[in-house]
Parts: sequence; C-alpha cells; structure tokens
Amino acid sequence: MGTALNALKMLNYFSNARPEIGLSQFARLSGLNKATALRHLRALEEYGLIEQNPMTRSYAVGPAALRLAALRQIARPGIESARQRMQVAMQDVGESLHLSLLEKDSLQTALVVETNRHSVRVSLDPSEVLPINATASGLCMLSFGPSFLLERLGQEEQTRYTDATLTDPAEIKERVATINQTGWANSNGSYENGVYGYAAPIFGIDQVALGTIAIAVPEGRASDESLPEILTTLHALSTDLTASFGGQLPDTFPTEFHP
Amino acid sequence: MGTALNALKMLNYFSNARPEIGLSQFARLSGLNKATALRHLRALEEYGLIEQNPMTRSYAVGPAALRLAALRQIARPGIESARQRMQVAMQDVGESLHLSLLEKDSLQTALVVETNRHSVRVSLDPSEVLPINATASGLCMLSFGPSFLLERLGQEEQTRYTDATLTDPAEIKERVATINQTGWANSNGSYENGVYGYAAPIFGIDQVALGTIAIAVPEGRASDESLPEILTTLHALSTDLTASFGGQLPDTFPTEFHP
DNA sequence: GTTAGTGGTTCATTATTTGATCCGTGTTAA
DNA sequence: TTAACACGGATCAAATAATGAACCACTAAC
Repeated sequence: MGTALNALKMLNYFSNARPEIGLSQFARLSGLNKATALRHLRALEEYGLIEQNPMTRSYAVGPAALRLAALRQIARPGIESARQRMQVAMQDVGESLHLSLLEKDSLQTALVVETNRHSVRVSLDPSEVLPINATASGLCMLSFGPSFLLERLGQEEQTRYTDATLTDPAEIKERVATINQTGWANSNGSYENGVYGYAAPIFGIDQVALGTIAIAVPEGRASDESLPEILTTLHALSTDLTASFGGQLPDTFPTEFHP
Repeated sequence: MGTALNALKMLNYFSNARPEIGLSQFARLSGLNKATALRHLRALEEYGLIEQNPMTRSYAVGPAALRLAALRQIARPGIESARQRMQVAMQDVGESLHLSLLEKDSLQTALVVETNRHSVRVSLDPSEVLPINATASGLCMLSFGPSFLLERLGQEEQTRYTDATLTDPAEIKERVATINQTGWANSNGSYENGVYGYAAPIFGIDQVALGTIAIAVPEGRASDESLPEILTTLHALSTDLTASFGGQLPDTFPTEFHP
C-alpha cells in the first residue's frame, strides 16, 4: 500500500558508502522487479530527487533535495543557526560534530560538521539512524527524551555492534540513571571500535529532549587532558542549541559538566 | 500517470511565503480531491518529507529533506564548499548572494546566503524558479549556458514582471551579445521593482555554464561607487565556483569585469 | 563466440488509486 | 443560542494506474 512511499523508499538505499546506485542493484536491494524499480526511479528523477549520471547510467540524489532542505529551513529556522553554532564549536575543539533529532521513533542524524583540523577524523554518515543503545546520542536520548523510549527498551532485542555495546536493559537503565545526574553521555567504542562519542541533550519547549548534540573523537586523540574542553564545549552547545530550537532546559539540568 | 510524482508535486506548493499548508488549501492549490491530497500527504509524511503540526494540523517540509540534502552533498561535493565560499563573499560585499543551477530546462535556486550586515536586504525564495528573461542569472545563463535556451527563446511568450522586463526576443539577443563580451549580467528591477541583480556564470567541464552566481542589492544601496567591488567579488566567485564544481572557464572569458 | 552482467521495454493481468459524498468538530456571524 | 460554514478526515464503488515475467540490445570478460 502506497506507491509513492515505495518510490520514496528507494532513496533509503543511498548512503555515505553507496552514493551511486544502478538499476539492477536497486532491484536487488529493494526486492522489486526491475521494471517497477525503474518506474519509481523515473518518477523520482522527474521530480529531481535523483539524477542519472549519463555516463555510468547509475543514479544519485538530485538537486531537489537542496531546494527542499532550504524550505525546511524556513519552516524550522533552528537548523541553520545550529549549523553555524556547530561550525564555531568545531573550530574550538577541532573534532567532528553531529546533531541528531528524534523523528517518529528513531534518532536520525540531521547535521554533520566534520573537523578540518585533523586528517584522522571520524566521518559520520548523514543517512544513518543511530541505535539507541550503542551511541552516546542514543543513551542521552534515553535519559532526557520522551519516556516511551525507555519503556520500549525491554520489548525489543538490542543489537550488539562491538564488545562494548550495552544490550542488557537493566544495565542500560543503570547507565541512564548516571547520565541523568551528569547531564552528558559517552560511548567509548560501543558502536564502532576506535570511536569515542560524547553527547548532550537538546531540549524542546516541554523540557523533553528533542535531539542531541555529539562530539566524535578518534581513539588516538581521546585523552583525559582533552576531556574538560570537550565537556565545556558540549555544555555550551547544549544550552545554545536548546535556545536556538526554542526549547527550555529543565531546572534540574546541571550548570556544568564534570568528568 | 505517475502517482509518486503527483505526490511529490505537492511539495511544490511550499514556498518562502507559504511554509505551512493545510489539507483543504492543498486540495485547492493542486486541484485534487481532498481524499487523494490527504493520501499523498500521508505518504510524504510517513517518509518524513513533510510533517504535520499537531496543533494547527497544517503541513510543513519535514526532516527527511535535510538527510537527502546531506546525501546530495556526498554525491556532488561542490555545494558545501560553494556555501562557504559564498559566506566569505557575503562578508566582503555585505549583500545577499544566491547560486542557481540549470536543472532540466529551468534555472533553479540552489543556495541562498543572506547578508547579516543590513536589515534592508533582498530576501530570496529558495523554492523559486528564475525566469530566464527577467533576472540577471537568467540572462547570464542565456549567454553562457547550453544553446537550446537561446533557441527556445522565440518559441515561448516571455512573461512581463515589471516595466523593465525584457520580453522581445530580438532585444534579449542583443543584450546577450553584450553579456558575452563583458562576462557579467545585471537586471535592474526587471524582475522585481527595487531589486538590482548582478550575475556571473559558473562553468562545467565542457565550458558551458551549468549555473550562475548572483548578488542581489536593494535599490537604495545600488550605486556607481559600490559597483566595482561587486564586480571584482563576482569575478572571483565565478572563477572559484567554476573550479569548485570541477569546471573550466572558456579561453575567451574576460579576466576581469568592467562596468 | 559464448556467457553473464548491465539498462531498459512490452503488455496482459491485477491491485491500487481515485473522487463524490458523508461525518464530526471548531469558528464565526447573526 | 443558533445557523452557516470551513476545516480535517473517512468511506467505498468505479476507474485507472501499477505490476512483473519475459524479452531485447548492449558491453565486458574469458
């Protein structure tokens, strides 16, 4: 049910690792017939959401995406100022940042600002859905976001990504209790080995987190010396972005972050 | 024919002036039945391309637009560096800039950087399709873009927007000849009264313009004194953005712009 | 020259989309 | 208070559009 939706779902197969996809590959990925896959692609192409490389004949996300993103920015002006704020913070700490927003039931990457200071950096995939149990952002969302996330925790099996991934609901809840105290979450290689993540909540008008701001550091640069700077930056971002999205910090939220 | 495309076309009714639209208004704008309009909106909403304000029940562009724009940036990395380059230029000249790209047969706004120096500024609509006969960008595209644009000029009636709008094909071709010499185009209130536009081409690898970069100045600040700075900025942008998009300037292209 | 991959087309069958009409609600004006 | 109206949304028979198996043409590898 929903031809339009099925067509749109084609777009989900694009990612950082797979920015161009051919017809046959689309058919394989989606399980659809080549004919119907092609029809969907044609529709998306006519609208400009994808475009075909005339040489390779494979498809990539099209220019309409930019137009729509600009319109989104008009409807929700928070994003553009958030980007600028993140760019400043990136210059300060010299590490990559990513902002994720809770969308329906999942935590989606909304904005990525990569560091230009180091050539060894964490490169985030903007098409990624962040697992709630394995990332700093996810744990942060569990702690400060809508309560249904925590309630749903026991009902679904949590995926294990690395040895450090938390999968036991009890263990996760314990961790959430700590995060509620400190105000920030971290994930040291629990999603991807060698990646340290630090995240803080962004609150909505109802004082419930609507998203998170996170700093991703490669293992080699993650040290006790760098942590204080990261935490002060994170706290400032959490405060500023909450304001930028028209939200309000809860009264109980710490005024600074401690290791 | 094409349900998916019809659904996507719903998105075209969003604009700067109309960032939120209700069901009935959608039905009126599109000429569709309310039931089918609702079905389309539901499909778009499920994908996240639009979202419904739970209070007002009207719809706005959703977060999926951001994700797709980020993916677009991976496929065509030119845009992000273009934004940064434009931001720098905006600081230099203190006026709003917009980059437009030729998409199929029409010139679409792709990126807008508004000035933060003046409170009286030209505010561009990112959802806008630029008329080829009435804007500086359009004339520039006619002069340096693919030749079918010029060929098609006589076949369609050109819309008149203000008293200054060029509508006579012969007159336009004369103007194009001049622009070919100087390298830049201007439009003084020919699209909207009180708006002065200055545009230069961005070339592709085939030395044919794939888009334009333009500076928009409100009448009050458009003077002979400010023109030289605008032209040097414009020329630098034209060169840099051409490089940033992996293109090549034609050998005949002027090395600087003169009034 | 064969094979296996690719992108794309055709057309009868099928399932989905469509729109006139209806419903309940909130707002406005008499 | 009542009446009229516009709104978002739901229903269901009729009409239209989507579907997929098979097929074609082309390219690259062996």
